[in-house]
Amino acid sequence: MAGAGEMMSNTEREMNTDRHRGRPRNEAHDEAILDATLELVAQVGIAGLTVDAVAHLAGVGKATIYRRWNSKEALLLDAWNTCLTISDVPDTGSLRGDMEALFAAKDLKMPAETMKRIFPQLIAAAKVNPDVGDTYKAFVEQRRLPMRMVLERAIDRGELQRTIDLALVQDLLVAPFFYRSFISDGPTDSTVVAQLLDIVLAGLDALSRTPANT
Amino acid sequence: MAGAGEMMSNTEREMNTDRHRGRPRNEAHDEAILDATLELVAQVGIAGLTVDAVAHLAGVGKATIYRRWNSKEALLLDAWNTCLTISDVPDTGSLRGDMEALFAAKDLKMPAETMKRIFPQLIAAAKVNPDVGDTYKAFVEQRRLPMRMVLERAIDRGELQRTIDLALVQDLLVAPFFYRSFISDGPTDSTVVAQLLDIVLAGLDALSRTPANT
Amino acid sequence: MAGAGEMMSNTEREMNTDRHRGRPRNEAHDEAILDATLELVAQVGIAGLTVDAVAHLAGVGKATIYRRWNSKEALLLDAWNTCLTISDVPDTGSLRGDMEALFAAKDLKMPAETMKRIFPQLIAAAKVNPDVGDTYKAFVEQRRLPMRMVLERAIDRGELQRTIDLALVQDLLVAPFFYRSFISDGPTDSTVVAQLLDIVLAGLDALSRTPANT
Amino acid sequence: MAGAGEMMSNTEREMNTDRHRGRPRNEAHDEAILDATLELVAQVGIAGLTVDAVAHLAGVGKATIYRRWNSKEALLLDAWNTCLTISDVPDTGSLRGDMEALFAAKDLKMPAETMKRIFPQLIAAAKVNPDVGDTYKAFVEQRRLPMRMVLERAIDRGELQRTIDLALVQDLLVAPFFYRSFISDGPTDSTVVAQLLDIVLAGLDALSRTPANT
DNA sequence: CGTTAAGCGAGACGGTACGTCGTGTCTTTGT
DNA sequence: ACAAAGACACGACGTACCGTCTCGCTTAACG
Repeated sequence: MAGAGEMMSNTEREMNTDRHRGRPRNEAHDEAILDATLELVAQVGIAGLTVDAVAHLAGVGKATIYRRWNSKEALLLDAWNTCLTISDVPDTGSLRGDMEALFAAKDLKMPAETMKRIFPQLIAAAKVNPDVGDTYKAFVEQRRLPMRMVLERAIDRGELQRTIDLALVQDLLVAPFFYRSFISDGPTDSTVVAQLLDIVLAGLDALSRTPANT
Repeated sequence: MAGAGEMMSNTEREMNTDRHRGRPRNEAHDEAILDATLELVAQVGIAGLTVDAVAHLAGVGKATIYRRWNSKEALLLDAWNTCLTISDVPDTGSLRGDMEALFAAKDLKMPAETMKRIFPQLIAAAKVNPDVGDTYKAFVEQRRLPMRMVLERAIDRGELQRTIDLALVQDLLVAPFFYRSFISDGPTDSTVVAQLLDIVLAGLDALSRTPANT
Repeated sequence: MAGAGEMMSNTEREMNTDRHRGRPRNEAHDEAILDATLELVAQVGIAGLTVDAVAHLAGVGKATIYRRWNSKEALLLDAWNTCLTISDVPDTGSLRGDMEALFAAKDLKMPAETMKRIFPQLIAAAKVNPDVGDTYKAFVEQRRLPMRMVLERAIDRGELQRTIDLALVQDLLVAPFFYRSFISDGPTDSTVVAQLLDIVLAGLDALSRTPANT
Repeated sequence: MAGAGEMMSNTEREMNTDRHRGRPRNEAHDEAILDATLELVAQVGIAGLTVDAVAHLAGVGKATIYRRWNSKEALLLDAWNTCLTISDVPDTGSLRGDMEALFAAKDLKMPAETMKRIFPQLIAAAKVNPDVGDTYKAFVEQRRLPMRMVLERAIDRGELQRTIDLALVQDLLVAPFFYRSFISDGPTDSTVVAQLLDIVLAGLDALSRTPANT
């Protein structure tokens, strides 16, 4: 039907400087559509999401959506991308302080409860649709970066051994929160953060004193 | 809406001892339908799954499916439930040994790769559909039981403090595997199990020696 | 699928004198089923008629119906047949007297209003289903016989010319009642019968006095 | 249920002059659907009629049918309405001439054989469904109008007595044709028309000469 | 400053799947 | 064996959504 590059993201399209003839697109609609999409995904899930509902909630026509994204999946993909906000990397002087700052950071565009509903839909879609999978991987990678930097700085400070498996430590610290958010709905407040840090940091410290026997 | 006992699983129904009048349901169909469902989910994914296709592959009528499950989601849910096999609770004499036995247990009916695709679909559906959510909770609860018993036995043995937050410890041990399976696709082999146990058990041991200062 | 004679009516079956083994059929059910069928046809029409509803109204199982009739059409056919009652052929000594006696005869099993609803269903079905059509033709033929005998006797008496088109005369006398019963819902009382006989008999009489110029 | 204007016929809808927004309906589809409906009703009867078959034969989607008519019955009703063509009222100068002209008029859209199959279905449906019944009554009323005007003109001319029961005379002339068309499949050609007029007109003439003794 | 190309809301369109219901058959248990 | 109950394969029902396609506007940029 059409050549490659048919489907470009909004950011890419904005780069396009050659002026079109005719009425220009209303850029405000893009955000309205994406917001409506996320809102509805949180409410009814990806399976229950209908383009008609998105169009109605965003106050636009269905064709206006399909003019911008050529499938429901492409729309979802772009919508999920907007959930990502770059969080600052804190530097409190200690690993523990940095960690608490990271966990305390509110770096999500949507309310936490909404994210708890949206994120599993994204994970599920990523397992089935390769395109969504790619976007998902980039999303996760970017989200993990700040904590990785914090951990590397802790190594530089000497708080952690240089031989440590950084990815495992990060998963050990992060996974319980994902687990409780998405799988068991357990508590994830600051008390839990403190207990978690107690155990893991104590464990790492204890292991650094004994000869590596792994 | 979710009337009590409205939707009972097959195992529950078999318990029903009061004999029904009329032709009994062909129990063989239950398995045929569930197998066809899992087969098709693996082939075409959740989105591409149609009840008609399940009926055709299982060699039954569509009504026969809806007589047993009142929605496609309920069917998927039960299909997923068949993935669960009750794992024995090991008793090797030590917490570490029990843990390694638990993680080594191959208690899934489906290949791991298939489960990695199916499980996120279940989680996503659970966030959106209350009925699925209930079954999901029961599913998770049952899966968590063996490890909880192992941990409680460790307390009895004196390997863990009686004041410990058992749920948190369990999440700490389990979450990284869920995380790597469903979120980051990281390794989950026995080496990782060993490292994980090293850190967490060392941390718990270290904390038990110091007065609680949290 | 099966040989001829597969479908025998109840009346035929009753002739069967060889005693069956096992529990004999409850003959009372036949009537209950046929009555329920006619009742429902009058209420919801042939299109809205369901065998389940007949079974429920008759207080029998669906299989009990299919054991006696092998299709919904066969059941309807037999039900309609029970509407027919052989009416005596009156002999009052004059054509007019015989006619008035015929029209006055209440020879229908069901109330007239019910018949007005049932009969059109039968006609409609006869146009579409050849089997129903055959039964319908026999039904009509039998119903027409008494009046035909009355008319022939009138010819013998010399009240009507022997060259007359008997079928046309009969249609001329009968049709208006069918028309008003099934098509226009007009009156069909004894006054109308008298007026009708006045016109038609006077017309036939007048034509018999003039040389046939048709 | 039968809300006013809820279900308006096509002719009514065309009157609506306020321009709709959105893509207008393809008017050609209306006729294609109605034609397909009549065709199929004639072939398989009202009971065997399926909306899918209509959609397929008309070359449209099922939703396109349900967008116009909210049930299979409503569709049938409108389809039957299209069978009606307003016939001109002839004026040949004599009652007999007018009558022969009326009976000779080919004012039906469909072939006679098709109508003979369709009409009984309509009658049957009218007995059961009040909505269909109303349309049916209007249909019949409109069809009867031309002959009524012819008869009234005959009264003005003095060919018929002013005291005559007009409805009865009309039924007497019309009913035999309905009867033979729908009930007994007898002949309805011009010879029959002549014989019928001979008898009835002679009868009316004879009665007008004698004092009313009914 | 009018032409013109595109955007826009609305909604019709052919398809496809949904979940329900009825048919005619089959299979149990109860009598 | 018959009867009531109800499971079964099949297929039509009427609804909903997809992605596409007109409609009759509106809105800039170009000529």
